[in-house]
Amino acid sequence: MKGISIKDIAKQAGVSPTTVSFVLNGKAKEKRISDQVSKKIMKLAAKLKYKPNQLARGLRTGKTKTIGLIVEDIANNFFANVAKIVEEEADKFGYKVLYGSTEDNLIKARGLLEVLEYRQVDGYIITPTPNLDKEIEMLKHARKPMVLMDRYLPQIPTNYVMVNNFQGAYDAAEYLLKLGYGKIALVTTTSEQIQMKERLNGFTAAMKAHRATFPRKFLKKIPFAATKDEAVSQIKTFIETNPDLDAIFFSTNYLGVYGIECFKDLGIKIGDDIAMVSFDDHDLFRLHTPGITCVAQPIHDIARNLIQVLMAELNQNSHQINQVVLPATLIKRESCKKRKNAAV
Amino acid sequence: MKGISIKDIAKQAGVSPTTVSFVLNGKAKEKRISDQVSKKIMKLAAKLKYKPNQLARGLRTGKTKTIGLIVEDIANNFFANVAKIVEEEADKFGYKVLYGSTEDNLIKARGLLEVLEYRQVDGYIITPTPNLDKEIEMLKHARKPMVLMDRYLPQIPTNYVMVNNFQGAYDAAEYLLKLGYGKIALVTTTSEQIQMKERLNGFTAAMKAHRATFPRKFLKKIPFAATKDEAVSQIKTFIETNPDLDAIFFSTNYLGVYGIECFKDLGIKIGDDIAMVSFDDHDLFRLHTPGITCVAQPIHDIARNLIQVLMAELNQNSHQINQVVLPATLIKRESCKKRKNAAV
DNA sequence: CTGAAAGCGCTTACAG
DNA sequence: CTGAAAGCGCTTACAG
Repeated sequence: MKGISIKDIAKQAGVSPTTVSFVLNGKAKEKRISDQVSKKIMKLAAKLKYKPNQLARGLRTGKTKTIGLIVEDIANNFFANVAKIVEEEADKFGYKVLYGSTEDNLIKARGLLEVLEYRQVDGYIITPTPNLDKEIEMLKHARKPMVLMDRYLPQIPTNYVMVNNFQGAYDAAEYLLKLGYGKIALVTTTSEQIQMKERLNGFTAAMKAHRATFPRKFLKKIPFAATKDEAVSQIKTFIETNPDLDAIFFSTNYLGVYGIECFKDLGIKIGDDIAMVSFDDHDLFRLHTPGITCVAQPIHDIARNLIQVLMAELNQNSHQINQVVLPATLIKRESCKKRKNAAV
Repeated sequence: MKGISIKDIAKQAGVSPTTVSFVLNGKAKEKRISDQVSKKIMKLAAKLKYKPNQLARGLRTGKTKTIGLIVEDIANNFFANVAKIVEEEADKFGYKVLYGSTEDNLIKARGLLEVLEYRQVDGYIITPTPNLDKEIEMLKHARKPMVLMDRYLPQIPTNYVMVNNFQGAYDAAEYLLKLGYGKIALVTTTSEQIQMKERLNGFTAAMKAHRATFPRKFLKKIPFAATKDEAVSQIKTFIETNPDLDAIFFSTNYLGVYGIECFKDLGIKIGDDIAMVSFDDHDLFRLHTPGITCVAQPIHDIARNLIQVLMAELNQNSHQINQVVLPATLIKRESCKKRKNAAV
């Protein structure tokens, strides 16, 4: 099953492999190959369905036209959607995508980075796990084209593309307050990562700005490593021990999904008994009865910007750092209602 | 940023690249390299963090240790979940995954196959689109390791891994009948693909076996190419023009999701006003109130079998054809209730 | 027990 | 206007 090589074309055209290579790489003009020869080669290549061997080319040029995409969990709605568009956008530039999921686990992330290096990817799109600093630093030092997504490492200046987590959480909290809710809990993860901190900060900033109280007991942190059952049970206990809550903000889509499950199990009616908002949109939030108000990320924009920034690095050695922060959108649904004492 | 090559190790160890290659490929014994030399090389390789250049190796051996995964839509729950496990399983064998989404579009599928060939993948996992016969035939003829998933092409004997679509649909229809539902509609796609046919066949076989009537007007086919809005509007019209329906079976997860949206918009209470079952499980089905009864696919098993079959092809030239059909599981939730006239 | 050499399929600096 | 040759980093048949 040998393919057609440049040599085969050269032989049939009666020219050298060099000439064929020039023509096929669009350097005919530059190398002043005659139109006649040029055309003959093009025709032959088309006829023989010549496909350049990417391995050979890569070995020679050092470029594989492949980018590595490291996400937290490819089965998660948000990452799957970003990955899909990343792949489409990359394709427009002739790049293919190798991907992997870290589960937010440092060891897995290291393993993935090693494999990608091994595979000679030209550039990286990385959702960093905690403590990945050293590895990111090394990539940066090696001047590898790289963009971080969903979060960044505050200690290391790098390219990144993110949603405005602070603003998203702020808007959600403010919205709840304006509707008249006063005892609002935040359910988030124990993660110390920047995106989670920002959501917490945005939330508390809104509370402060509106002079609302946010007692420590209204903040619940669930370990990322907790299994689904553990997380659900912790959230249930939290809800049961705080019966006076009138609203809960969940800081990620999966926590929001768990939250719905908790309310369902506990027989609590969302919207009537308690209000809820979640970060990230999800089919479930849209189609749930009642619909779940959420802070949606601009998935298309995120993916497009990721590729744009990466391509800029890949093509010119732009050593300028690109940090893109995109606005979050509050999508209002029936899980939050105007209360009698509403301000607005 | 040059990496460490076999030459560097050879130089430092004072041996030839050949010897280094033998040792690093575990052929020390076979080639009768002295233990002393062998150990020295291993140590050196570890110390220098030698990583074989996969391109060079691939160019020489013709193997890239990469498999191509073609799905219908990586952002779809089912495919994203399969993809994730495929990636994990492939990793265990040292393989990486290149993926792409066809949107069930022949042109896109051709493009993807071309890129994968170009990239020299060692094997293929393919969700075939309609009319992809010629391309599959060519891969088969070229003896490329290949497994089909989710569906197969009846005219071409190939490896495949699938859920038992007939049984899944049969069980769902039978379940509805036993609960006492009598006017059951099937909402499916216009696709003539085998998995859809089988679901239709399973459904009608159950109706027949139980002597239930299934008038033509209770069968609604939605074009796969329809946008979400178009599909939702068609389903709505269908529901409105058939007010006597007491249950609907949706033949894919996305149709089920649309169905929920329709019921919601029309103010129809699932479970009370009408029963529903969908093929495929989904967070939304699990957490919806009421929960949606569904026919779940064994995602882990599917992914594991895909890799297993592919690896068998890749490693020995097993020219035996593997066709794996895995059982579907009916998950009962509150969207279907026992009716007064129930048989059981 | 070990090594020199060819070759995988390209690209490109150099030469004419 | 075109080509011979080197080299990317490996593997492996051949030789000793």
